[in-house]
Amino acid sequence: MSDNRTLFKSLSNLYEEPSIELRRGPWTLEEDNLLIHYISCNGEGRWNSLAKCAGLKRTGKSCRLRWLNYLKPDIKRGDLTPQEQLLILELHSKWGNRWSKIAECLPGRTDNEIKNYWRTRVQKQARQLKVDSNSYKFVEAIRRFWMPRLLEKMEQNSSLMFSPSIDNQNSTTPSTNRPPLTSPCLKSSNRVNTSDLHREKSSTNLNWDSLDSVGNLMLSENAENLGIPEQICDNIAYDHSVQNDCHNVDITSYEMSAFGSEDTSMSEFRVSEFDLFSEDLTCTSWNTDELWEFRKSDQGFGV
DNA sequence: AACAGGACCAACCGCTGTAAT
DNA sequence: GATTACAGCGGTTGGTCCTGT
Repeated sequence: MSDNRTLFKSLSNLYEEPSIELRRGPWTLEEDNLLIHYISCNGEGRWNSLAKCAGLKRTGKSCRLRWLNYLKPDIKRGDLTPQEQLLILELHSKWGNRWSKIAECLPGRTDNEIKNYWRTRVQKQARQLKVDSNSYKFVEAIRRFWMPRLLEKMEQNSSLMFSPSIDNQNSTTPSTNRPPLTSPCLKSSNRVNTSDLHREKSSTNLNWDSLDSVGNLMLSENAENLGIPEQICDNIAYDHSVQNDCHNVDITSYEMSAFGSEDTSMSEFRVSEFDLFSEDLTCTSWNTDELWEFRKSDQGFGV
């Protein structure tokens, strides 16, 4: 039925009179400006008519994608933080390729970005391990090796959070080949120490569930709808610092207990015995030889 | 310096769900 | 209820950059 519908659409497209030539491919600065200006004046939505009214020779679909994935002001740029990577790994193990749903839990990140991350980084690891990225073995490998290392990285980061020199350098690294960004929200996030967050939370009586007055995700509030395990939310704190009109959300605490793993001895797998990763965890890479040894022994996967 | 292969990521495509008519 | 238009999702592609030889 749907095939027929698609076929009909395709056929009818053949007989459409050639109206304006629609542009495809990379967006120009001029097009971006047109789109930004139009949306700032008229709001988003009704993408097909928006494209026409804005004077863009693009499909509505293309405009929507450009806006949502690139131009929208609250989009967060730069490398995914270890916290975000951890969240992606966990949520993917829970929801699979529900990219938009996963993206809802990562404020400022787009489904496209998360999908790209998964395909380029995570699936690469699966390929190196010669396992299916959806297999139980791979999920276990992630839980036992990748996640603990990300947690370590996060701990390291949190100990450096109040070091101004590092904070300025370390936060979201500008991605290559991106044009200069104009949004105030694209500045690097300002991280704070978890314990300070909790201290502030208790001392200020802040309702953390309603911190979204600036339009950022309220994870704990949405948790039920999203199906996020409660304990995950309990272990995630946000930095809602406001600086120079820039509202940041930063997950600053994410404890392993939140993963619902019955694994009581995660620490056993921490680094020293099976140091399977390169130093730089933002571009994590398995030491395949070692992992192969481990894989052959089959101990680590509990299979 | 030149080239090849890989990695990254923006953009496109096909499909489905849904609201409007 | 049928049809149409649109929004949104996930998969895929292709151009550009990076890295190793």
